[in-house]
Amino acid sequence: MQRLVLKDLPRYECLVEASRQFPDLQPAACEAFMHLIRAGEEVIRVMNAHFAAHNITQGRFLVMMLLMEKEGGCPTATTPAELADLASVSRATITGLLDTLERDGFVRREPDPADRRQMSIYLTSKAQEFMHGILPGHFRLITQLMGNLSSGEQQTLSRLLTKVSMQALSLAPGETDGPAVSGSGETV
Amino acid sequence: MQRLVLKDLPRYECLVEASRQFPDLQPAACEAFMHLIRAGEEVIRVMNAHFAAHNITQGRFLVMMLLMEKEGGCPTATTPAELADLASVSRATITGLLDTLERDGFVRREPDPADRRQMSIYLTSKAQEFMHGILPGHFRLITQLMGNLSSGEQQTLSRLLTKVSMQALSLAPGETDGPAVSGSGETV
DNA sequence: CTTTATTTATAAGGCGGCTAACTATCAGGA
DNA sequence: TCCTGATAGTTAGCCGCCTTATAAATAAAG
Repeated sequence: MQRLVLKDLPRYECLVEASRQFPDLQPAACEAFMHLIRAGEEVIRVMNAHFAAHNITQGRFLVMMLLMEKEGGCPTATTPAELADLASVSRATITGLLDTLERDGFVRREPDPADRRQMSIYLTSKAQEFMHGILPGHFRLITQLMGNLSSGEQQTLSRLLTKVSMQALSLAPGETDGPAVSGSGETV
Repeated sequence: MQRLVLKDLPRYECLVEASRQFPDLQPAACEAFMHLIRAGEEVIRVMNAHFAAHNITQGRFLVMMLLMEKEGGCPTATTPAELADLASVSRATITGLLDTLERDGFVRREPDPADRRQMSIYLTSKAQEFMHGILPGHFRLITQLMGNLSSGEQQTLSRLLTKVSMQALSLAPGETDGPAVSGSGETV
C-alpha cells in the first residue's frame, strides 16, 4: 500500500556528523531530500487511504482521471498508448489496469473503426458517477493537506519543487556518479 | 521500478477552469500537491536508477542504512522488529528483505542468547564495503538533485515540507471527507 | 506485394507491500 | 508447577504495479 520510508528523519547534527565521514554529504541538501521523500510518501499514504475507502487504487484513479472529459482543453486520453504516454508507464501496465477497470465495469473498450489496431477507451456512466462522487472529497483532502501553508507558501513550494523536478529530469538519462569521476571503480 | 505519475502537470488555468466544476478544488493547493507528488517520484526514479546500477533496491538499501553503525548516536537497528518500526512496514516485509539480503551475503542473522525469541542482524563485511563504495556516489547524487536550489531555498523547502508532513500525519488516522460531512452517502 | 512500423495484448517474472496463522519463547500469577 | 497472555520471527497466500519479450493484427510506405 505504501513504500518503505524512514519514520523519523535523522536530526541535523547527525547529518553534520555523518558529513565528516562522507565529505560528499551536504547536510542541507540531504535534509531537503529526505523531507521531500517523506512528505511525498506521507501524502501518498493519506491519498491511498482515501482511495481504499472507496475500493479503488491510485493507478486506477489516475487512469480514470485521464479518461474524464474536461472542459478546459486539458489533455485527455482515449487510447491505451496515450494513457501509457501520459502516465509514463509501459503499455503492458496500462493493459493490466484497463483489464481490472473493465472487469469492474468502469471502462469500455471499443475498436476504432478508422484504425483497427487501436482501441478507444471510454468511461462508463458508472465510472462517471463514481468519479463525481469521489472527486469533491479528493479535492477537499488536497486542500486540507496543503492547508498548513499560506497561498504564498504554496506558490513557493511549487516553484522550488519545479526546480527539483527539472534537475531530476536532467539527471535521469546520464549516469549518476557526479562530474569528472569517469570510472572510479565502484561498480560493485 | 517506479510509480505511476503524470508526466506533464495540467496548466494552472486548467485547474482554475476545473475549480468551477468542483468548488472544492483550490488551484494553488492542488498545484503544490501535484508538484510534490511529481518531484518525489522523479527524485525516486533517479535514485532507483542509481541503485539498479549497483544491483540493489531502495528497500534493501534502506535496511542496510539502518543497520550501519553510526558515530553520531543516530538511531540504529539490530532486530527485525526495530527495522520494521523504523521503516514503518510490517515485520513480514522485513523478513522478506532480510531473506534476500542474507541470500546475497549482505546480512547475518544471529540468535540473541539473552532472549531466544529475538534475532540480531548484522551487516557482513561485504555489505560494509559495498555501502562504503556506494555511499559517496549516493550523497553526490543527492547534492546534485538539490543543486538547483540555494542553501536558503533548501532550508525553505525543508521547512515547508515539514509542515506538509505534519498535516499529512494528522490526517492519517481520521477519515477524509472534510469537516462536518458526517455521512453524505458517497460510500460507493 | 513486401517490408517496416505501430498498436494492443499476452506471458513470465520481480519487487515489495499486506494479513493471518503458526512456532517458540518469555513473563506473570494461581 | 502449570496455565495464560504477550511478544519475536517466520511462513503462506495474496495483491498491485511495474518490467521485458513476444505475438498477432493492422497500417503505411516502397
